[in-house]
Amino acid sequence: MAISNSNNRFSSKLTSQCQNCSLSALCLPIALADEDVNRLDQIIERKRPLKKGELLFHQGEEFDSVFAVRTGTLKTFNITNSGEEQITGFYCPSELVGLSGIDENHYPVSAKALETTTVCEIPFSHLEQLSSQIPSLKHQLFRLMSRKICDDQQMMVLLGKKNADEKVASFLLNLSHRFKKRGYSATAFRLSMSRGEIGNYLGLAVETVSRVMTRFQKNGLIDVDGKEISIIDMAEMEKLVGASSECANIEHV
Amino acid sequence: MAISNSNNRFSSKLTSQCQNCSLSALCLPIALADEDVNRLDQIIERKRPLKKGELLFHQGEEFDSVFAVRTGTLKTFNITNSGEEQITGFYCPSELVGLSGIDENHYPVSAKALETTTVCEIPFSHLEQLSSQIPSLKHQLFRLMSRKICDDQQMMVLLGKKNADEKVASFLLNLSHRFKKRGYSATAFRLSMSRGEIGNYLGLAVETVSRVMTRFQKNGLIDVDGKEISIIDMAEMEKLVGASSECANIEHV
DNA sequence: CGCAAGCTTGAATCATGTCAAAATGGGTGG
DNA sequence: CCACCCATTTTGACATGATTCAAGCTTGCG
Repeated sequence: MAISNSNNRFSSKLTSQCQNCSLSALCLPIALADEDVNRLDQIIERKRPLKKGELLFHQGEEFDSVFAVRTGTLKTFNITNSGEEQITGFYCPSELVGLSGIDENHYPVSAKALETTTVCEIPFSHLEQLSSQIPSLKHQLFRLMSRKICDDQQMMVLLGKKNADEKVASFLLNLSHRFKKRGYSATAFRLSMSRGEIGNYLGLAVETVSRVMTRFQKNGLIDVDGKEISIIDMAEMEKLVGASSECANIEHV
Repeated sequence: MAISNSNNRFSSKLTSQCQNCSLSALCLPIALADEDVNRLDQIIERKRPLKKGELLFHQGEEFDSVFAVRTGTLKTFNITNSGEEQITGFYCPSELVGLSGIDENHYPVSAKALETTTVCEIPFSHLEQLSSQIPSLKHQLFRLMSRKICDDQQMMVLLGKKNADEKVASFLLNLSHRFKKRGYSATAFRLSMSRGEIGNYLGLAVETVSRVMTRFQKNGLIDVDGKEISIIDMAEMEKLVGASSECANIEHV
């Protein structure tokens, strides 16, 4: 939903074009009737691009929209009482961010651009109304939220049970799957986040992330060149992760 | 919703009585019109009690219902590829379990009774239909799922960033809040799960959980007598946890 | 070109896991 | 009601993976 390739990025609602968007099948993966897609289009707003480091919304701010990432990458995080940042997720194109704000009507996290990033804004009250009229849309929303719950629980398993090697391998394969899903290479991609952010997210020290990656490279599992990653031995990587049955086709939404 | 105090536990739909249930305000905390509550009642089924160790549903099974815990406690877990159990949540009365099954139409986890437990079964397809007719019910469902996402992310922070002391303290205070919410003592309660299950859930060894609790007791933070817990120094416990701003009124749903 | 931020590497420390064994407790059958 | 047994919990000693601290290196940006 909501993701459009329209050249006119700053356009008003009138130019929304979910139909022409290569990502629309992902951000709300349903076969909506043309008419319904149009209705969706009407409520979407494309926003001006965020520059690296800019906030899309911040912790505590009133919730009113969810956002579909069109290009670029976001991270969500919250600031703990001790003042440190805790990253809770990374969001790639076609993924929805902001769903955790529905409950309390405030975003419980901040969302920041890791690079130049464009998003489609979807006012949630409109989306909710529309979902009453389009049952498949409502079902899709439930599914998206359910998947998020599922993914987060996989993340809990990772954080609670896995060692540093398994964490880093899981992280890289998770990204790989998400790139593949959008039609990009599953074996060569660019990390938009720093080592520090990876460590923060995985519950590891920066140094540990760096060491693990270096070792992976020495052992011929991956090739690392700064932020460019190539997965050389996919089978071995998957063995490390231990293809965790359910919720396997992980994608953060 | 769905939780009824009806004495006739094995009753058919006809005897459902969400209206009389002391938990109904919690399991779907909305002010539904009487008429609407009745419609909800119609789709709820009370199930026979589960004995300790019995499964409510198991990993991979087809999803068709969510369940509200009426009495007792459940745990959800999945079996990792290496064959070990990973607990992903504990569910107390008034809490909903099964939401993660919506996405793939299969439960990604198993749910097992930790003690004798009764639940209300809510067929999801009916609930979804009904939510089309009752907007506030639909909104409530979105909120519940959003809260679950929020809670799980807090859990991710706990697993990724906290040390053993903070994990155990967070766990105990989380339970405390949940008991309090249902009108029970926030300072004295009984753990329905074993030390092993706590450790599994928190990403700690059994021995560590035991040691931390013993130390907490020595330091006058809590009183431990087997499964009976009293929180003596609530302020100090909260300091340990570091009252984490948003999503603070944690309750697993 | 130069500086700051990010990344890598090494060495030392520490928290938590592992292993082993004793203590406790709950449940069952005599 | 007691005695036994098995599971759970506790405690101690030790091993180890990951963090921390410190220093050097690389990279990208002004």
